[in-house]
Amino acid sequence: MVLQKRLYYGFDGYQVPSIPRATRSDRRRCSFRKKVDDNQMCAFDLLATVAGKLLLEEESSPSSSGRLSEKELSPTLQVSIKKEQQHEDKILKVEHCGGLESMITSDCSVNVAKSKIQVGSFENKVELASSGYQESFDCTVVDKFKKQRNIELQNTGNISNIAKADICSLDDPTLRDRKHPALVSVESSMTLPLGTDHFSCGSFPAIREDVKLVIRDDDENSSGCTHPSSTTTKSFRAPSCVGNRRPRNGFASKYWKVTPKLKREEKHFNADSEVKPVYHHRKFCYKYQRSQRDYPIKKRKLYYDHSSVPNPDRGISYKGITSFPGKKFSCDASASSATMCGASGKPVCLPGEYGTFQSEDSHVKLRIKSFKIPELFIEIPESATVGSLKRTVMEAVTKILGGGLRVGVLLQGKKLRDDNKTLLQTGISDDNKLDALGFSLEPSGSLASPPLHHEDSPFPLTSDSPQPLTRYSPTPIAVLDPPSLNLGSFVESDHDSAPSPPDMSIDKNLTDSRALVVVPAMNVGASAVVPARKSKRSEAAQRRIRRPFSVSEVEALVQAVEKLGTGRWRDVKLRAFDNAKHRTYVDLKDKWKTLVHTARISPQQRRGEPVPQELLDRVLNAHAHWAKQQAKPETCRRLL
DNA sequence: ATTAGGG
DNA sequence: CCCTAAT
Repeated sequence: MVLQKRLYYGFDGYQVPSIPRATRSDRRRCSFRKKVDDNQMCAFDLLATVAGKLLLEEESSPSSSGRLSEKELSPTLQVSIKKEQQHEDKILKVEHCGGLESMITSDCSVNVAKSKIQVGSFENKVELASSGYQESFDCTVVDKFKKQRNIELQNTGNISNIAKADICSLDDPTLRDRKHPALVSVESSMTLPLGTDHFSCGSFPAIREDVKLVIRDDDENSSGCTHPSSTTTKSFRAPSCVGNRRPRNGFASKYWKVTPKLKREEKHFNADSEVKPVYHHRKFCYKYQRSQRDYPIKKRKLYYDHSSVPNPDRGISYKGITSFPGKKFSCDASASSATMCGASGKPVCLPGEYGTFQSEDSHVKLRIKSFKIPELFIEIPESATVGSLKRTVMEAVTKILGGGLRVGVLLQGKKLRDDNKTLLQTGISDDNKLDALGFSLEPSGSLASPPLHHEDSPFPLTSDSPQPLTRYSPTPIAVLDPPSLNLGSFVESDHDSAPSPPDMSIDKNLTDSRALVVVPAMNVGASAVVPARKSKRSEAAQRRIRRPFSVSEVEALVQAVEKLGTGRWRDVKLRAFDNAKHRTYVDLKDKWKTLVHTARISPQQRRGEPVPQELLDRVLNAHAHWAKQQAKPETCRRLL
């Protein structure tokens, strides 16, 4: 056996190829050290941005630009619109001067744009000061003993938007045992009263321990909070427990991670304290899974988004509460900036061409009852104050609004993409169709257009090379398919918005729709300092998205290792994965490690895409061979 | 920047 | 995949 192997290797190919050491620069491009996103903005920046954008859209009329509308896959806010009723509610009238969309948008701008967050000087207040007046949201826990509680967002304004949301076990005993921070999930229903803005959830019961809050729609039949306890251990299962609409394999946890820096910091603290589990692979469940229970308050961080980025502004922001747009923009600055530029006053998209609107037409009167925020996850330590909870929710909401919004119009579940059609043509004006009319606020710039090529494949020419959008779609879809996208009954009739390949090391897709927030328990109350507008930079390094090796990749790896050995990962990388930007030599080394392991365990124990036994055999052989080489420096040297 | 290992 | 120590 040994002989055979040796002969084989000795003759065939285990000769070190004369691949010149890559130059420094070459190497550099193979490295993927955490990149800092320069485009991060705090929630407030984002809000301001949206505001600006909305205003802009009001002027320049949104949409119609095919490009934008083609990517409407991340509706974040849903607006249910109803035909005018006898309420004194705000009535939106379709004016002959613009299309429905602009009308809606403009309405939004009025309400959102004019508001700017003004963090009160005391903990329980986060107020949105609108120009000229101040309104507020009232968030009240109606029944604190029920598992499903209602939170009413009563607006004191002129709009009767009373949103109800259920809070799942605010203090459910089963959750009490959780050592994790509370998880607040606002699923599709925290209504955002259009014109009111005082958010004061006054009656939240005192939060003594980490609990999970799930605020969800009343009408959401479901699921979600049926077994809160099930989420007690793995705190981040929570998300999946919440949404019943689609399987979301722990998307939250998947992308949630603590940055190295933070971890390091934490290490100095109580081992009990903890931050999230992040990996979905049990086997790879990373350390740092302590509960935050005993975590030094000051060290608790607030994360936003599933990507949960550590607070870069802590210390500057008001007591650690900061929002994180995530670092998704860096990869696609163009897209995001394009969207974001709204704040700076530049039109983002070309003014759409409004269809001919007959002024003679009878007006269609619509009433946007409320905007719903599909889903929002918040993790907050038990020791957090109510005030911080409020702020957290507020920020999460703000964040959602912050990505820049676009209005989508849906009729009977179908998205109306032709901005040039008149309401009459689309049937919107039909009385009986009004009920089927829906609006959605969608993030407008966070999604990059899906690349058509796949430079990642190490085997560009190999036919069996995985097609990016096919093979990898699962992951990105999970990301792009946040529950928030499930506009209730709405169905994205045309999924034109293909999920961008996971290739984007910086997943912009993770940005919007959802927000995962961890509130620092600390002196939130004392805070009240307007967060510094650090719209840029954040060393928040996100965990890279997981991208399982395809069989073809494995094959390439095996081949390269057979040739180069197990100690020259840089060369392996250059040789077989030079154009797979997302595979670093460390990745390759790791993969090899797992391959060896995989090859040694029984097929039944293997998971994921099965690797041909043949390859595994080669792995074992090569591994053994090179191990031997290593043992014999002389031989090795000779080979080299 | 790489390598080697532990998590 | 991440994190680190050691090169």
